[in-house]
Amino acid sequence: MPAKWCICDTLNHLPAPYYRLAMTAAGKHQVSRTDTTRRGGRQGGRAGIRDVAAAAGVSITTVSDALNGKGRLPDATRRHVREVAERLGYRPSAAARTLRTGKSGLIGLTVTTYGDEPFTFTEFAYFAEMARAATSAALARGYALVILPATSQHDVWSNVALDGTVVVDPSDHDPVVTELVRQGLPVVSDGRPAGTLPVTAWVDNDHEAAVLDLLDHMAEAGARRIGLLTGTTTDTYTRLSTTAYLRWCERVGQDPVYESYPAHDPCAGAVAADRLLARPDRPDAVYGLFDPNGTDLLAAARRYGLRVPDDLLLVCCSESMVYAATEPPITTLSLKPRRIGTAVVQLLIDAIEGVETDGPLERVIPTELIVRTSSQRRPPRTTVSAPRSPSSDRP
Amino acid sequence: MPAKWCICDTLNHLPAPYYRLAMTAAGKHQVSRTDTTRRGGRQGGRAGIRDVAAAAGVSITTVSDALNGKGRLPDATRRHVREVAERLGYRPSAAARTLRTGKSGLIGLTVTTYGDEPFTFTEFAYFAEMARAATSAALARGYALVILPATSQHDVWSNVALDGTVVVDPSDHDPVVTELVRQGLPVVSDGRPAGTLPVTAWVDNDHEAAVLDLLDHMAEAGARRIGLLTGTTTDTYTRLSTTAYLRWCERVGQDPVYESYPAHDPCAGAVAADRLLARPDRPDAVYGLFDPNGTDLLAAARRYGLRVPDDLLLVCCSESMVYAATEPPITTLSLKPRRIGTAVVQLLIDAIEGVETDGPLERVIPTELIVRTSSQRRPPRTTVSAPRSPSSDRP
DNA sequence: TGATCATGCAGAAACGTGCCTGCCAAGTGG
DNA sequence: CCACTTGGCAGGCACGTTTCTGCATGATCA
Repeated sequence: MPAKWCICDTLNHLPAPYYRLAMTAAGKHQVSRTDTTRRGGRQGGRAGIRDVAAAAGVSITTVSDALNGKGRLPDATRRHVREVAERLGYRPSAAARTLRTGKSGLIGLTVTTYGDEPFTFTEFAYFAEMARAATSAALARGYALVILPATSQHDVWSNVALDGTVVVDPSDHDPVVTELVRQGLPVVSDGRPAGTLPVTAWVDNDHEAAVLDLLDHMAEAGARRIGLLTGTTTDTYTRLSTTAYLRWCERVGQDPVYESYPAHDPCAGAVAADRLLARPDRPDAVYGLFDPNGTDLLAAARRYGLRVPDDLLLVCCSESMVYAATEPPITTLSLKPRRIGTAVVQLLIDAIEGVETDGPLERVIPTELIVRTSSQRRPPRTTVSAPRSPSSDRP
Repeated sequence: MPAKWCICDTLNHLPAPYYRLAMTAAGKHQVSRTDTTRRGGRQGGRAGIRDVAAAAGVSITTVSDALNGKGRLPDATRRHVREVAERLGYRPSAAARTLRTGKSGLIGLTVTTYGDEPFTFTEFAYFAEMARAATSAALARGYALVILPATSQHDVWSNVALDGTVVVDPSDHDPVVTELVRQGLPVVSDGRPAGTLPVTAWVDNDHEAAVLDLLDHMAEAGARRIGLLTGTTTDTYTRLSTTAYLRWCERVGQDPVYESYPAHDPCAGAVAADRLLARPDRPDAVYGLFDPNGTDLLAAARRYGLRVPDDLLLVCCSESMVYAATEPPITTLSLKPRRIGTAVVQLLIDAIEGVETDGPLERVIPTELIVRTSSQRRPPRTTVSAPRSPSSDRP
């Protein structure tokens, strides 16, 4: 007889405690159900809220109230129920709770996919750092992150109940974003949305100011002709940074010198770096927009016999610590992905839980230029006389 | 009159089509419900399966069968229902489906946490690569990954309905793993489980063989005394690699020369590399167990005026591409995290969907030694005569 | 012609919670 | 003594699916 408690006509043969259990656990409306076969049949093994109610001799409502801290219950009952639940190893069903409350505690994090399989996951340390901070911030507030592809893999998106989504660098009229907004879910983007994308909020750096500042820094260090290593991709970061470079060139009256390559190709960067330094109008300083550009440019400089920073100033945008240990150490621009990931998640959870804010909420995170040897010339007083042979300027 | 269909006593006043809708959509058991206020009251705005059934003039069952490709339906009905569902923008509720079917399509991925906040997310490129491959493999089979902390943050774990979990390098008697197994969920670990941890399956490299092979490679390249840069952590990878090193030393009759440091401290690695090269019994070859050790050792070698590979052979375990572009390029041992991430997810989903396998299933992924300049001495035939001054050998 | 069978669908029972409603008893003021 | 509050709990509906069961209807066959 595996059934701990039953209700059939043998009820009055049971001793008093069992009788009470049966009375409180199963109301008259449940008599028609075959409770014995369901629970008694050892199905799944997980204890439900009904089992807790039966074991504690109270109703389902009381168990729910006791565990969730609601209702009007004396502390004695509350403790008793909690203890019984603990003893049975009761875990509330997340699916049932989600269905009932409408909140799942899950927030999506889109990863952009190049081509079919791969993701910009570790391509650049930026995303890894950002995702790490986002995960941490979400967990601190009781949410978990779900990694989802930015493509409209429809089945996967609709198979998971999300409370909101973080999108990384959404494209112009992102179908995923519009679909999510249509469903009434808040969407916060890393990177300001292009066009009229209806995001709830967004977080970004001031990329133009960062590039202008950085170019000024290199010019101050003695750069005469600054080159750019950029991407063929059309995302906002690349676009804003490149136009800022072109604006700066126009302002100081320098001809733009840049090479662009598909940023998702791990090998194309080194080739483009080579192209840039092989040009007849070779720059004497280069800013690389993407993470691996620093090492690529350094290797290319060695191949051409250029000393860094004496013959070539180098700055790249990266979050990687390796640039502190290269020879020489390379100046990097940090976009502060941790702060961005944290801010994005905070804004999203605020939108999920909090009041409706009118209009998109924006937050700009300051960048940080970590100045190392590669962008610092020897003290300029030596440059005043004749350090770089003028013959190289007029051949 | 916002209600598209109603059931009250005005039913027989409706024209024929509406009558059919009302009849098929709402059975007699639903008359007592206030359907009009629920759906008609514009609540949430999302269309449910009932709305689709009503709009298509069929029953809920037919809608479910038509959309899921089950049941015996003529293609005409199937197409009609699909079209109506599309027109209404119907998306099935993931929570309800999960509750009913017991499968959520979500699998957990644990990230180990050092201290409070941070995770081993980008600490070493290994995890990022592995997580990327795991995400990709999961999505290809219709699952999504949920990032969860390895600590027993109890609320977060029980608030998400998982079908299974991937654990990375579980500790000896991991409470999370035992809890998950107790709930009947499959658990697959990256890294062979220590002790009697009851995982469903595991994937790992043959770390001992890899280290022995690698040390042989260095000895073959002329190393007389090989040092080790290792960690104070007690995880399986560190333990197996270190004992393999010690066994190798014993076999070839060399005194072990190693320094260990807390691997989660981003600065301690450089300090330990310095310590290792400052020892009186300075090694002429070093293997670094962790990702950043290569650049740290290279920087330390420069500080001590040691040329690589002439005075010091270097190998480190890393997945980073930067070691192809350093000066000189550094030989790395790759643990093939992509293959591991893919294998782990495949095994897990097989366990979720497939038949029960008896006993833990194990899969060993081969490692790859990417030989670069840092572990190759000049061609040995030159060494036969007198390329390196013999004075350095007998001072 | 009646029995059998495949077809095309509708009814309704779950899945496990949360919470609204409401009943009963005990105290409390008039 | 009665209305009235208040504490302490039980009943039961609803969340939105999936799926088992079963009822018609026409076709086929003995």
